Amino acid sequence: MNKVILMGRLARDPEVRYTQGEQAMAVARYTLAVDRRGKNQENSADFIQCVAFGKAGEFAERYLHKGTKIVLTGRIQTGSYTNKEGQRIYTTDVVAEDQEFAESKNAESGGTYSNQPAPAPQSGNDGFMPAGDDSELPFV
Amino acid sequence: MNKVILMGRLARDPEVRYTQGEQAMAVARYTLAVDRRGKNQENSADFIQCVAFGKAGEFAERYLHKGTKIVLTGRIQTGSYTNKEGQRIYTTDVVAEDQEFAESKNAESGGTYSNQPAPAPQSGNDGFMPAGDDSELPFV
Amino acid sequence: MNKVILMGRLARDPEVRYTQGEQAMAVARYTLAVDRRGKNQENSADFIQCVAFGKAGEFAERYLHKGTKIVLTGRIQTGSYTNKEGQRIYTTDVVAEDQEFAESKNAESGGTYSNQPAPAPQSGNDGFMPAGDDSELPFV
Amino acid sequence: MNKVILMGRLARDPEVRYTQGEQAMAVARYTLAVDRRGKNQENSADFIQCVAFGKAGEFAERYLHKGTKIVLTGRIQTGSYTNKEGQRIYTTDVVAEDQEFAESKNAESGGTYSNQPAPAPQSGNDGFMPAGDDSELPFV
DNA sequence: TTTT
DNA sequence: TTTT
Repeated sequence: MNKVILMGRLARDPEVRYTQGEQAMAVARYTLAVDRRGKNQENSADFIQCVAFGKAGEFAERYLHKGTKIVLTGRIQTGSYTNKEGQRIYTTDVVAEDQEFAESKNAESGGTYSNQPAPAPQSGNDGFMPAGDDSELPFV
Repeated sequence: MNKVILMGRLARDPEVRYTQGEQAMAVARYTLAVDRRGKNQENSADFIQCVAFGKAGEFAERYLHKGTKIVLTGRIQTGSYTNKEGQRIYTTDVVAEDQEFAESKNAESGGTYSNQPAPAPQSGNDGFMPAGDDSELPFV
Repeated sequence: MNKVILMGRLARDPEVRYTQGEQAMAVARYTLAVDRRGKNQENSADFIQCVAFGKAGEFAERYLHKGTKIVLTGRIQTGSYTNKEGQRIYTTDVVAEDQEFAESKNAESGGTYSNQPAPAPQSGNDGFMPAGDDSELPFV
Repeated sequence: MNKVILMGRLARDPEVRYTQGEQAMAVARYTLAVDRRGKNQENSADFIQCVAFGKAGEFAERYLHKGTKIVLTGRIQTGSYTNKEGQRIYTTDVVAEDQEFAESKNAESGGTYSNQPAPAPQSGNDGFMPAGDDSELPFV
């Protein structure tokens, strides 16, 4: 269980790279500015590093830019590397799995994209009963 | 944005059906008992109807039973049907996308299953740099 | 653990009641229309019953109306009652704890309200060090 | 909107400090090890820095230790400070608001604590109707 | 610097 | 009984 839900605006345009090799894919990075609740205290925000891979990365590259307000779902990912001074540096990023527009700007939209699988059936009777027949109580 | 996270125990064994047709799949239903925070008030719980489709449904059938404690991630789904008295009945279920064991019972486990896609790469440098070389600062 | 996060629009104006007695409080009810991801399938939505108590209820009464787009955080609550035919009816509602505007309509806003407690300190050094002095490494 | 839900085990005992001044309070820090889904890849985990303030901090001090499995709800908080080399260092922590035991160890428990306010009424009829009378349809 |  |  590792879930993150954020609503905020991109503090900068995404930076996008493509990995090499056969399964090449987009890797987009951006910072999300998320307003804090107790806005009394100098209207501050948290500036959260986000990464989007694959389809989600392409979506970011195409539709997101500085100022775009989104609702993001993802997970926290930590890592580390050694800098040129030889110090171990620890990193914390949010991996963006879902990115949805919070403001319906009609024009700029283009929809929503994510790495999610096709949704399961969503009818009221869960596919237990033939279509057009809903006269029976579903089992509960 | 439609996310639900619940931790609780199955109040009954899952009931499992299989849909007909070519893309036949498992549909498992169960009730999750989720303890309320203010447990002072007569140790009550919420009894939440859950449905799991496909792989998640098979996982439920195989590994979950009355009393199993899980952490579930999913979404709320509403629907309706007409009962035999001709009344329109409205339903609210939680569609289980992820189901994880909360208690590591070693023996009974069998892991975790969900409809989630394969996870994106999780190395510290996000695949921007060749493996084995972490001497450069990743762009931030 | 019982968490719900929803983004959607009010499908109707909130209905508000006030409880009687000394600790009288507002109880607001509304339906939230949450678009489904696989919007290919006849642009459907889930219509989710929500209740807001106390301060959150007053906020709903004052600022929310049919069509308002919000991000809601809360929990699932189940209950039951007996109808006039003597049948036991089971209910599932989302109790709204936080309600935030998803669209910044400047004018209509009025902010955000919830039952949340005052936020804990949010400075970089967590209050371990005197203000104005950030030259020391915080313990990690 | 800034929500985090994690399930994992403390990778070390919490370190606890108390802030000075009149509104002195506990500040507990620990690392949470959260297993990744694709456990095929060398059984890795994310090691996430957490902070708990006030009551939540006291709860951590008292009941949590290395190895304890919890479900945590909170938010991401970013900050920065300047180290002795004069470099600006950026930090990302999870502020723990709720901490629940994932394994019911009966003995060691002691319950759950958080900064959450007292829960709103949770009866089926939402307090609209007098207790003992549930024969009327609640308004929907 | 990490947990089962 | 539903929203854009």
